[in-house]
Amino acid sequence: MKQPEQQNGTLPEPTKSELEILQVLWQNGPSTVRVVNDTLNEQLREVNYSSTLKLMQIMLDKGLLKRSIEGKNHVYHPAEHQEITQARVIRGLATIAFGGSPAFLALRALGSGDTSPEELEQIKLLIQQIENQQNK
Amino acid sequence: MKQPEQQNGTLPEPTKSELEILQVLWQNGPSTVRVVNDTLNEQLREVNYSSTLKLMQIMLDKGLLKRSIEGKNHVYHPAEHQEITQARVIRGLATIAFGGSPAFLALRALGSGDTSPEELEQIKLLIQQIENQQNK
DNA sequence: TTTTTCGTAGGAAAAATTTCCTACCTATAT
DNA sequence: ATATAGGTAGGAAATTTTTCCTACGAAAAA
Repeated sequence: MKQPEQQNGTLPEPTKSELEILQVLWQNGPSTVRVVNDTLNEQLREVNYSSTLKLMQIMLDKGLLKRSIEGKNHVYHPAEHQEITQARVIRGLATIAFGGSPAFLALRALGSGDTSPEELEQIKLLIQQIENQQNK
Repeated sequence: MKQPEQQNGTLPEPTKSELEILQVLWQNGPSTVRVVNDTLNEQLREVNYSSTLKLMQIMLDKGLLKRSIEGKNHVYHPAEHQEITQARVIRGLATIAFGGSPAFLALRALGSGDTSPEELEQIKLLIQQIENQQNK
């Protein structure tokens, strides 16, 4: 394996498969490849163990993941906080498909699914906060 | 070129470059390859004319675009409405990176950018509508 | 008429992403 | 001690996505 990390400070936007893996790590916390792979197979789709391993090694290389040794196994965790990565992904998508506007993307996301009352409350709360920020 | 259209009824999720093209068509309305390409170069990034042409032909093939002949030129337009395509893309992203929840994706989108007061109003309005729907 | 310009089509190549085979190492079970 | 199970590493292949070169045809300019 080559040197872990990227030249410039910013991490690259994860690919789709990489996002799937990050999602598992966000959900489960630091995990072994085995656990990530099992979770993917249960929750998302069939993937071969060595594919997941390979991908996680690549992500380590890119600096998207970090790992530590626990006994004989490697335990991986995201290098960045979930919010940061998700925000980057959203900005990317907004740029190419929502005229650059995350707000418009949000609008579409709300309109396009079954949003539960609880989720709506959460969003209203967030809007409150943003408005308070703006009126300062 | 092969037969335009897909076997099963649903269109595939557009790739990133394909989304860029759709975005231009949504913005400008039905357009020639030339116009799409120029717009991409102005607004997004440098792309070669024949790359854009090729991509649009592929999209025609996949059924993502349709076209008509205007004089000697081909004029392309999205096969599907913007909302539908955007919703599909959002569901895809939500599945792989937001625990399957478009609402959580929306939350993150709002939190992760500079959302203008006007946009907030629009979103509050939409929330109102959804709540009315739910309380029926 | 000849040349230039602007368009489409097709194919191939390049690049990026994803998958999986094989080797090898170590702990555990037989 | 030997076999088995489960792990990592590396490489290569397969697939998908993106780019671009070349040929060809028709309109417009010279």
